[in-house]
Amino acid sequence: MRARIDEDAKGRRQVSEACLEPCAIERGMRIIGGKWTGSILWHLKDGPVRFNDLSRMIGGASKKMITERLRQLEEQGLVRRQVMDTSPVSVQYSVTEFGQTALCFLDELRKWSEELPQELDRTT
Amino acid sequence: MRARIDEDAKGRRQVSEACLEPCAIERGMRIIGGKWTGSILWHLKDGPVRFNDLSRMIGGASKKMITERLRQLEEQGLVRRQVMDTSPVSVQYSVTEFGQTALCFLDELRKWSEELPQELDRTT
DNA sequence: CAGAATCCAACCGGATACTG
DNA sequence: CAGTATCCGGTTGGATTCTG
Repeated sequence: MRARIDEDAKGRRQVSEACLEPCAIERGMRIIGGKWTGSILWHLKDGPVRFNDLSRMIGGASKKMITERLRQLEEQGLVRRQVMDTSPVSVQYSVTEFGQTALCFLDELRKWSEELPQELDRTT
Repeated sequence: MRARIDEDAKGRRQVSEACLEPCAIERGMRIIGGKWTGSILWHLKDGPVRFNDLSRMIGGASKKMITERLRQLEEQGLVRRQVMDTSPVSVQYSVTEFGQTALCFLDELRKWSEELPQELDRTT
């Protein structure tokens, strides 16, 4: 399928693929493309992780960010939050079944990213 | 591989996977996760597209944004810019060979996004 | 056609301090 | 431990106008 830029009988250009409601790619990106969102999901992939551990795993992110993103992921049903009744209290985060479905392309992304030339690293 | 939260001989918790330099996922996201970046790349995948056509395809984005992201993608070597010597001047954008390597991931993302429940659509 | 320039409000996100 | 609250500077990105 080409990008569908056609010309009509009179040679006028037409773009038939206009998507005023953002296309799938964009909608998806707004869910897992936020700052730290992908990393969080990725670090939860092997099983439940506690808040502070997660926070340590993702060195660059502040607790505020981790919390904010976790809440968002929870609301969207990608992540599950479980409070363990211990003392001091412990909270575990894990990926839901729905969240799992995102992991396959995150893995694609990871593979791609690992091949990136260093000069692209804008680690501002 | 589990998330590698271990306990040492004395039972102290250790997180061995700390990544102070952001992990691959995050680095990748900062390249193709920007607003409109994915969409742009995606709409170029079937061949060269002219600036205004691209702009029309991605309804929600302003020209300013399109330009900005295209410059960025060009600088990173994902997109090629070619000025056609016509009058009025016409400019074509296309995906470079390097850019192509990102498309498989974007396709995975697209497939995932198309299955998303509508209630997640925060089309703010 | 393909942008560049300017303005400006809104949001983002880091730092820091505090809490049950 | 697992957050919440507040402050605040920097960036983002939309709207609009102008140009070769």
